[in-house]
Amino acid sequence: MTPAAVTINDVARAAGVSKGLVSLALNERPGVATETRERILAAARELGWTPNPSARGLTTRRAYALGLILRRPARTIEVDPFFAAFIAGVETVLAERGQVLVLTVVPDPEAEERAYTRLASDKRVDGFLLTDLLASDDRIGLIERLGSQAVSLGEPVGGSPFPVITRDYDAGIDELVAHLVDLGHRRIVHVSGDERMLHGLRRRERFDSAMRAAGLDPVVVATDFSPEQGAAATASLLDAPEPPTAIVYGNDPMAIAGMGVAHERGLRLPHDLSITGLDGSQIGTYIYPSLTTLDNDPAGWGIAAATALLRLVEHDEAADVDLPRARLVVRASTAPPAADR
Amino acid sequence: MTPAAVTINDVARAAGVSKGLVSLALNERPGVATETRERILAAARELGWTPNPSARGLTTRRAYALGLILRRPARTIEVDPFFAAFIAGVETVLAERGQVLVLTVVPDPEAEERAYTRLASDKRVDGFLLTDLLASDDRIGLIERLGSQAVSLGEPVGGSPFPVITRDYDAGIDELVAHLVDLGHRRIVHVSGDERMLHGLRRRERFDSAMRAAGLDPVVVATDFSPEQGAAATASLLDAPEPPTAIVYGNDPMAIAGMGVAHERGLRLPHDLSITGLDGSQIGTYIYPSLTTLDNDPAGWGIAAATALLRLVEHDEAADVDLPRARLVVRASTAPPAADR
DNA sequence: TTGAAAGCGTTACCAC
DNA sequence: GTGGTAACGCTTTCAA
Repeated sequence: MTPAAVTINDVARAAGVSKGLVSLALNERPGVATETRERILAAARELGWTPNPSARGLTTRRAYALGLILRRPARTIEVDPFFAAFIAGVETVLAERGQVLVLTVVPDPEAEERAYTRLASDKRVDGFLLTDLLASDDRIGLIERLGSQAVSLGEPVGGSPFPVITRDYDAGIDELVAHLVDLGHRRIVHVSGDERMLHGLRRRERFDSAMRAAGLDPVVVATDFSPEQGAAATASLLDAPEPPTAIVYGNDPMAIAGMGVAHERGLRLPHDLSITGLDGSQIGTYIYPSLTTLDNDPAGWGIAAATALLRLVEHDEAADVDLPRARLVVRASTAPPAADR
Repeated sequence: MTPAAVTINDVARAAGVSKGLVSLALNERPGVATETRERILAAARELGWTPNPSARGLTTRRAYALGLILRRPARTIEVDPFFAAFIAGVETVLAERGQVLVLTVVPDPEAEERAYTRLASDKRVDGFLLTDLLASDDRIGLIERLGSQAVSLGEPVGGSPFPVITRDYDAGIDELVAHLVDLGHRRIVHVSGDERMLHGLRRRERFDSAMRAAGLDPVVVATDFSPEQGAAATASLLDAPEPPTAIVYGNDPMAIAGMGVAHERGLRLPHDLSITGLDGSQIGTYIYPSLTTLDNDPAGWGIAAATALLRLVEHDEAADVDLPRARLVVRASTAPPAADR
């Protein structure tokens, strides 16, 4: 029932050589006569042989797999739209190299540490894709201690021995704030995400400086990136004596939840309140009014991160990558403020 | 730099036995004196040894991993809210057994077949979690031919040699339709998902019969589950001479997009139009009006599926599971139809 | 350039 | 009940 399960020995026999030679040929090592190599590769192709990663890993000490560990409180289990496309991007580079992604979702920091430890010490992955970087993140040190490798999305505060993938998001935020100011907004509030997370903090800081540059006073309400807290923040902002005329949310799900609150109070969007997300999402195109946001190209992050990590793992080359700047996507949720407010 | 990398030999030496005995003790096999076993386990614990899955898999022919392959057109890359929680559910059972999830996202059927083939023949996974079952699904046969195993979410049309996880969703749909009928709706339309997918088809069929049972004429518009097509279907429905007073969408993202279209046309929800999703999502709670839907407990599916698959792989026991029926979640997006329409 | 053999960490078989 | 030893599929080293 189980199909042939062809091994290196079958190939060696078919090509009339020793299995050692097959290995050399497959891995493009020197020391194999061109003609012999061709014969071996032909036999391998014919038999449909691909090396068994477990056996291979036993000697090479490679897992031919990368790890992604996502920490989500059970409550926020509905993952950010960022990750689906990010993973798809990672996949495109892994698939063509015969490697694989090991995905783990954990509820809390303890489980997270166990997950990193287990994946690394069982040699189940060759390295980790570090996302949702914290301002103070123990994972860098942990991974070093475990003798594994990584790349991080964003630049860790204390520096990192591992490659860093970055994108100029700051310029996008400047552009976004300028867009709102140009429309005539003055009371612009940022409902930021979790500021213990580096990207949350960066966005908030840049919002601050962009506002100050425009001669405006930055007001920020911090949340945890969940739609729930996005909604709560919106409610209290709208209850204030001088409510904002525009709100910049730390991600699209919060912006959508914020719109819900605004609608509920009978505000006409975007005239009574302009709203923007950050990070882009497909659903943002289809809600009403469609959401102005900053595109973040998650697939691009995935491709860059996987490529850099593989390069580190396979060739021990550590190269940082800076992705093209984020693009402002103006849709229907931003407009000049109503005159009467 | 790389930490100790303790092997079975270290444990054997520490416990003063042969490595064969260590293996027996660890795997709870008979033939080890109780006292000896304790000594071995103590030594293993002390040294922090866990068996290397690659080495282990070489002889046991197990990967100690399960595979999940998601096919998404690049356009729809933003995965259904179902999957995050589903994966988290799978994780909870895998983690405590020292196993792992290999996740692959592919863009088209060809890449999908390659992915199954590669994961199976490289022995990278011991079985697959089959989601998004098609009415005519080649994957069952493919996996059989590959000599691998699987469980499916939903019952394949031609039957399946593998365990099947089901949930009584039909009763939920009956309840949902009854809810709308009780509110006074007569022109109820179902914007169904991809009817080549089994769950899409099932839901549509049950909608039909529930409507007929209520003496109403079922009207259905089929889509591909994407918010884009959900929006398009809504637009054409609202343009009709006798627009529906209630729309049941095949999933929450489509319902949200449908709401966008309705808002855009100035309809007051839910009075001018009642809307429901299916499958539940966190964001549905926070949009306006909050979305009536059928909860599907994705984490429950994940737990059941992983448990059943592991049981099949490890003990060769195939047991189907029928999960508790889906629960109607009534929120603010459904109300009696306005008198004037 | 090639073949033979050792070794990777584990399990499984088979004498003792 | 216990402990060598072969075997798993592959890479790598060493001779030839």
